[in-house]
Amino acid sequence: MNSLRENADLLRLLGHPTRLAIIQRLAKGPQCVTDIQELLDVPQANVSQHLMALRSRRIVDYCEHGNLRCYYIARPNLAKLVMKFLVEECPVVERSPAEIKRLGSRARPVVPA
Amino acid sequence: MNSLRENADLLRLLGHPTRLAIIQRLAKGPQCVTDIQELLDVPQANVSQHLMALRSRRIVDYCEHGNLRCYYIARPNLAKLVMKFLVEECPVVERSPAEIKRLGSRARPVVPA
DNA sequence: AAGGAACATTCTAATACTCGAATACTGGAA
DNA sequence: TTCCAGTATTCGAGTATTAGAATGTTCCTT
Repeated sequence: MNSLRENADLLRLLGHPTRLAIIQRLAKGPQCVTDIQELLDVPQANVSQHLMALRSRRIVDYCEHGNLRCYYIARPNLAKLVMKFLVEECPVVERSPAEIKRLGSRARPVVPA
Repeated sequence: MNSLRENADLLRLLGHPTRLAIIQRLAKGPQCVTDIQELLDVPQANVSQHLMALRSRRIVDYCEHGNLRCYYIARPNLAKLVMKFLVEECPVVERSPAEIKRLGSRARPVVPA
């Protein structure tokens, strides 16, 4: 059970198209930096920056293999949630004013001094 | 099926502690601004700003009732995902270097000109 | 009408984020 | 050794986000 602050930080970290694309890719299996870079068509340094950001929260991690760094998803549950988020339909549901009115009136009834 | 860009924007929008707290509250039922403000102990103007941000993506909406504005979750599926995210445990899963190595070597085998 | 409660809007300063450019580091092949 | 592929780091400028202060609007009550 994390604080809202921590969860918010995590969501904000996830909220970048390149980082989402990286997660999407790594969800299919480990991959080295150059391959990620070519897949996303983003400069290598920038990929590294985003990988560092993702690593800072342990969303991804890597293994060294020669001079390759094979990145992989370090928190599968989190990646799964993200994938679900990417796919999920979240349509707007209209609610009748009457229904809202019934539930949502002022809680504190103007307490005098 | 939205673009990564749109999804990233949405995640970034969700990635703020006050906005998460608002969503958390509204997930329990509609509520007017002053009640939200008192619950969160955040200045009213700031609450309004965050509500406006959430409304810009139709995450919340409101009904007018006198001079009250009863805000409510406009996309229940989305709110449900957010709540799940707040609760979910996403532990780091260690992977053996051998396992990663097996899967993650270089895809392009250095094609010469 | 007049006043106040409820809420929104605008502006601003501070802070945070992002990217590109340049450069550094490292291991393996030659 | 030397060189190169693969990757990381640092820095700076441009941009976006945020909170607070101040003020505006609207509706209700009296």
